Amino acid sequence: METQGEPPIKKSNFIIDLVEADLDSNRYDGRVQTRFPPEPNGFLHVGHAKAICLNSSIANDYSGVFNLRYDDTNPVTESTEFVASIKDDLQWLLGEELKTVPLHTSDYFKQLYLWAEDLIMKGKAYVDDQDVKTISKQRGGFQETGLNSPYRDRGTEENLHLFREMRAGKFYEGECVLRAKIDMGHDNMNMRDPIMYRVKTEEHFRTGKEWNIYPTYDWAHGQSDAIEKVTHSLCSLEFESHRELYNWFLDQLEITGNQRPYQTEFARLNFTYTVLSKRLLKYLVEDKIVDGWDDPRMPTLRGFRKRGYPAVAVRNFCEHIGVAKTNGTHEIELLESFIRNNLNQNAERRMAVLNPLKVTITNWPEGHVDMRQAINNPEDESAGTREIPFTGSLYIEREDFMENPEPKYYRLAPGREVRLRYGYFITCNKIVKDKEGNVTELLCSYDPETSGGKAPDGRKVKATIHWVSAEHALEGSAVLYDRLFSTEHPGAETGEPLDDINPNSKTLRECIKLEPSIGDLTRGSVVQFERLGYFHPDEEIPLLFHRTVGLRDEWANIVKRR
RNA sequence: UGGCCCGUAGUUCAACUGGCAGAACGCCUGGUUUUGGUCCAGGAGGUUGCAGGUUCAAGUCCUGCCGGGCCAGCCA
Repeated sequence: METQGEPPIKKSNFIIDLVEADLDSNRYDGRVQTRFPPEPNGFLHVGHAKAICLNSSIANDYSGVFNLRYDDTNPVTESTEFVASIKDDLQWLLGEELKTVPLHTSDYFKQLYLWAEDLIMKGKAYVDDQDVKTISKQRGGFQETGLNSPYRDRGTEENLHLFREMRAGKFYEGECVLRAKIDMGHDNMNMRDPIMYRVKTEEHFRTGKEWNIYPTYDWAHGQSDAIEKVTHSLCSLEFESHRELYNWFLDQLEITGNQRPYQTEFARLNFTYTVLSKRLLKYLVEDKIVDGWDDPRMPTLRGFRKRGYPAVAVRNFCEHIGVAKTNGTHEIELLESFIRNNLNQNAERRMAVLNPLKVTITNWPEGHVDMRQAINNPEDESAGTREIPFTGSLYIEREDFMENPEPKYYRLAPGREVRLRYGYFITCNKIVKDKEGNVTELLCSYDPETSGGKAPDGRKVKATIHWVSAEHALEGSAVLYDRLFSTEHPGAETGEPLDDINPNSKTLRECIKLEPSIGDLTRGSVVQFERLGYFHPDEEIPLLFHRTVGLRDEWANIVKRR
C-alpha cells in the first residue's frame, strides 16, 4: 500500500495487540483472516472506509486474507445495484482489484439450514407460532424477566416437521419463526430466545425463490465467519451485546480451536459537520437536499470520488486515526489535512479567476502578447513547466482588490503595487465604477523591469496575485462546496440533525476565467488553482470544476478573528 | 432505576503492560517563499473524569462514586 512519504508512525492499537497475541500463541496456526461484511442495501460511506481499511490492512500486514462478504440475509431491502456499487467503491478505496472473489452469506443458506436442524435436534431451537407483537411483549424489559413462549417445549419431531414446513413455504410471513432456546430471564436481551429464521416471500436477488425462510444476522454472521475460517471478526461497538450470542451459537455447533472466529468491537467513525446514518443520508438524497448519493458534499465514497478526494489520502487518514473503543467524533479538518497533504504533492498548479474583475494595463504595448513560463508543480520538478499568455487586458480576483484596504490586507488597492504571479509588478492608478458605484474595472500600470518577478531596485511587494489574460481565457464554471451542516454536531441543540442543514453548502460560479492550458487537463486529475484550492474536473461536463478542498487561508483566519 | 462497554491536551489517538505523560490535526509566534499555500523553527494547551487504597513509584493494579454510549426488530 502506498504511503506517500508519511512518517513511519508505528501502529499500535488494541486490535493489533490481539492479532499479535494470537500469532504469538499460535491460536490460528499463524493464519490471519478478516472480512468486510456490508449489507447490500445502500452505498458505502467513510464510516465503512474505516472498517475496510482496518480489515484489509490487518490482513495485509500479517500476510493474511481479506474478503468482501455481502451480508445478504434480508431480501426485502437488498439488491444487485448495491452489490455492484459496493464492489466498485471498495476497489476505488483500496486502489486495486479485490484479491479474492466476493463472498455472500446467501452461499451458506444450505449449511445454515442444516445447522439449524442440528440445533433443533439438540433441543436448542424451537418453532414459535406467535406473532411479532406477542414475542416482543414476552421478551420483557431491562428490569423485568421475559416469559417463556407456550411453544417453547415442543418436541423435537414436531419442531423439525414445522421447520421443514417453514422452509417448504407452508407458512405466511409472520406466522412463525425459529428461535434459539436459551434463557428468557437472561440479563442480555439478545439471549432471550433470539430469532434465527423468519418467513419471507420476497424474491432474493441471488437465490430467487429457493428459500422461504431467511436467517437473521445473529444466526448467520458468526457461522459465516466460521465457514470462511475468519480468525478476527471485527465489527462496530453496537454489536457488543451480540458477542455473547455469537459465541453461544459457535458453542452449540462445537466449533472450536483454530476453526473458531471471535468477535472484537471497535468504535465506528464519526465526523463533525456531517452525518453518517443511513436514515439521514437517505433523507438528504430523497428530499433533494443534495443531488444524489454521489453528490460531492456527501460523506459517501462516491461523493468523495466525485469531489476529487484521492483514495490513498482517505486510506492514509484511516490508517492514521487507528481504532479504539471510545465513541468519539473526528474533526473534519483532520481528513481535509490528509487530502491537502496528498494534493499538495501531486496536483499540478494552474491559474483561474473565479470572481473576475477587469484590469487594463494602460502602458502595455497595444496588441502585444508575452508568453510567460510557469512551474506546474513546485513540489514535483518532473511535472515541468507551461506557458501562459500575458496581455494588457486581464482578469484578477475581485477579492484581491479592496478600495479601502483593511489593516493587514496586502493585496491590490488604490496606489498600491502588487506582483502578478509569473508576470510583472502592477500598480493600481484608477478605479472605474458603474452608476451604482460598483467597481467594474481597474486601470493599472506595469513595470517592464519586473519581468523576472523582482524589481531591479530591490523594492518589495507584499502580495502576489493570480490573473488570466482576458482574450485568451477559457470560460468555465466551478462548484464550491461547504459543510453540509452548519454545526459541528448536527442535532445537538434540537435533537434533530436536519435542523442544522447548511443552506449554502453549494455555490455555483459561472463564467469563471481559466488559463488556456486548463483545456488540456487530463480527466480525473485534481488541479490546484493557485491561491484558491484544489479542483476536480467533472467527469462529464467540460470545464466544470468541483472544489475538492480550499487551501489553508491565513487571511480568512485574520478576518474570522475580528 | 437490569446488563455490557468507554472516560489521557480543543479533537482523535499513543505511552514498550507499574518507571520522566507524547504525536497528529487545530490554534498562536517567528523564519523562508513569485501561492496569505508548502516548508522550517518555536509556543500555548493536561490535577490522565472524581475520591480513596496498594506501592519506593499508578494513566496503568484494587474499591467506590460521577459522566457518556449501547441493548427490549421476525434490521444489520
